[in-house]
Amino acid sequence: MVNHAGTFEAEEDFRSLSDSLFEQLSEAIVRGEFSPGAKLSEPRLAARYGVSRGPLREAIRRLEERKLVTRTPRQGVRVIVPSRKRAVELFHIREVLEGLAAREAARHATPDEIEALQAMLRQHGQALARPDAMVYWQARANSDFHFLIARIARNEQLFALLSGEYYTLFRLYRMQHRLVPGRARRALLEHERIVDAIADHDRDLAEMLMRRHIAAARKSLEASMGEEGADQASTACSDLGAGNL
Amino acid sequence: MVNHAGTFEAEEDFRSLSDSLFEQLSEAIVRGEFSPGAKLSEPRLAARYGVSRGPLREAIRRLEERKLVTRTPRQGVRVIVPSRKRAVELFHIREVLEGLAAREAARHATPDEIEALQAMLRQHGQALARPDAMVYWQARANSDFHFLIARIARNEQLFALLSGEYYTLFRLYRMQHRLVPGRARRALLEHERIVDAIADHDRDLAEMLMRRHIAAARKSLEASMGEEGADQASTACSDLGAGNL
DNA sequence: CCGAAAAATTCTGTCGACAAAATGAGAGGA
DNA sequence: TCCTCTCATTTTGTCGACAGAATTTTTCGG
Repeated sequence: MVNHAGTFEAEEDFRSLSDSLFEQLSEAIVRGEFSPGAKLSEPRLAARYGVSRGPLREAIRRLEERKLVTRTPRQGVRVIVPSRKRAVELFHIREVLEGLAAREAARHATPDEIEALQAMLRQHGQALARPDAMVYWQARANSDFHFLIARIARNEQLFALLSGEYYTLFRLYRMQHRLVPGRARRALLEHERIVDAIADHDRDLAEMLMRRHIAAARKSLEASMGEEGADQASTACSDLGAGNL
Repeated sequence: MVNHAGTFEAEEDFRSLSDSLFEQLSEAIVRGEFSPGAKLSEPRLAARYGVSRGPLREAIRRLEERKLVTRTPRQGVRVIVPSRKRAVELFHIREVLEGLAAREAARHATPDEIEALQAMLRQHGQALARPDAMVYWQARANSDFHFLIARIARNEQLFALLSGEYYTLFRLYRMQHRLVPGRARRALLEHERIVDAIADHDRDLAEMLMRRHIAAARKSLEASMGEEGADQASTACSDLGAGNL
């Protein structure tokens, strides 16, 4: 069995409370259940999830290491406040990392893997005709594509980075950005060209196309978050009486 | 703000025990005080550093997140075992990240920063004539250069990645690799060309030169770790009775 | 003498509790 | 009315303790 992180969970998946909390909190942050900048109170969270503060603190330390929360020494942790600046910086990083993934995928892809990529593209093309194409694309298709490329690249460190450690952050910042009309179809075209380059084992081209693909997404996001200033959460964050825990 | 003693209390750097332990353990692992693969027993470490297991576990969770230790569910954590495969993978990642840093540095560098880079190169050139040139180069000069580039790039996420989160890992794997004779002088030449490109604000060239520079280091390391197999620690790790804590 | 089962020990995962500090509320004075 | 000082409450950082599991040691049979 292969979980979403791509690791083989042959050994009985014993998840400690800390692991479970880490996943739940990550998901909750990405899904916006905690508003940006909201304070995470340890006693309340402990009561909320029915656990002690020990495992909770371990989970929070991991969230902090992944930059999903920020911590001020004697003051506690707060959910990260997405900013246009950070989003752009993150996309620049993602651009080169995914470029490397495409390059290494072009280097190592087997015929079977190339076929798998092409099959996925066909499926995505069919899905694009459905009514909920946009939401599906943003939620699943895009992730599937980049996930598979990262796996084919055969670089465990890179795979862990793209599909695990940074994946949540990417999702968090992608949530901000509603897909512009027509972007999905264009993205599929770009995906197809990238797969072509990988099928040809053309490393340089695969990397260049992937970088342009990510750069296009970044520019779309930059335009979307256009004039919202450094921290768009200056309007609604800090403390909303009810929603923060 | 000025306190009653008249000194500026610039957010007095309060470090929790967890933070302190995290730094100490990271340093100890990189410096080889814990042999690769050695088990880290929580009670012994707690006694060793005179702290409780609570903060220690938080520090260990952060070490785990940074891949300095590996954790098996009901079995504890062990120091990572450096392998040729992982080292090569890490250098591929570093290649594109430092390439991005050079690109962004070429984009954003001010005249002052360019002058600082050139001054540092002059200093490194003089240091290269000293008797302990090699060890100095590996210990300081190389880090200084890449550190400064990352700062000039003006990408906080990238800077945190290169000079913080991944820096320890890079050091760990670099420890394995003794600098080959003549490499230092060649590296300095490569550094000079990179700075030239940055001074010219030639983004593409700066990125390309930096990537070649890292790739050269990687190839040198690949040759050095040549035939040592996947896990060179198969000879001496596991448990050496005295040295593990 | 060697191998296997059983007991003892150690260790991980988790919990509740305490002290210092920070936040917030409330009284008092200008 | 508004500011400030004081006090109460919440929260962070830390510690010691317990249950279950894993490891090691001991013991017993072949």
